[in-house]
Amino acid sequence: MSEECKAETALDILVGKWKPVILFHIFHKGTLRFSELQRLIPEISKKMLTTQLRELEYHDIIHRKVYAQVPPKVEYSITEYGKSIAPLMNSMHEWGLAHVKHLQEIYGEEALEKRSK
Amino acid sequence: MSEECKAETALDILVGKWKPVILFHIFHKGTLRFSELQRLIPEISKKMLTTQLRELEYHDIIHRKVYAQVPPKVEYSITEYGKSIAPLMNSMHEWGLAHVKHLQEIYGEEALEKRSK
DNA sequence: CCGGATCCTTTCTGATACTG
DNA sequence: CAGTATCAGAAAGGATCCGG
Repeated sequence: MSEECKAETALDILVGKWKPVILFHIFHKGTLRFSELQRLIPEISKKMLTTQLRELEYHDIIHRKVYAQVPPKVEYSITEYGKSIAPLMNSMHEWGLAHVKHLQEIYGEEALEKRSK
Repeated sequence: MSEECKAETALDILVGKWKPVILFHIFHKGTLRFSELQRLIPEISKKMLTTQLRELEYHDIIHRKVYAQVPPKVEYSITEYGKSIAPLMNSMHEWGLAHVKHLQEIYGEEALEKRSK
């Protein structure tokens, strides 16, 4: 790998089982608090949310603003640079939609859930 | 998740630590045998290569052609449908390249390897 | 209220040996 | 040659407790 295929780099950043959803919500609402994200994504654990946000922050995709106050308040937003993945996210979204249909055509409606890969 | 963000679907398919490289090679050469892939990607284990290929096959991205002969011969190639991810792969590749540069600008050359995410 | 630190369970990978 | 089977180690994810 390495040289030839930097698609991996992109994937590394988007991967993590929750980053797409997190990004989706932050993109959509502009700015969100930690607790708001928890509410929007009930299935995610605190730990996961924390680590995923940290990774996105490290990659300069989102910005983390801490308000020095009690009770604490932390807001997450897309960075200027972070906006550059929007087109890519959309492309993936589009392709994903089309692919779901394609799988249906091949395997039929039932096999949808199995995800046996 | 689910409804809103089908980017996950796309990610599911491309993710697997080796799929991007595998696809890269198959795209590049058109058709490859199992052993050729092993040689092109020395770090991958047989097991991994097998499972990754099977997943790609399930998703109708690649085709698996078995020759009934001794010694066995199996060739993998991109399906017609599979070609539809090419643009997406390229987009990811492009963005990945740009992102590596961006990270360098932020953290400097040294921090490249750390990948502490 | 936000999220760090720990512990524990589950899933994923890798190495090795074996088969048609 | 192209896998499958098995087993062990690593990594990812979840649950819980704690502190500012």
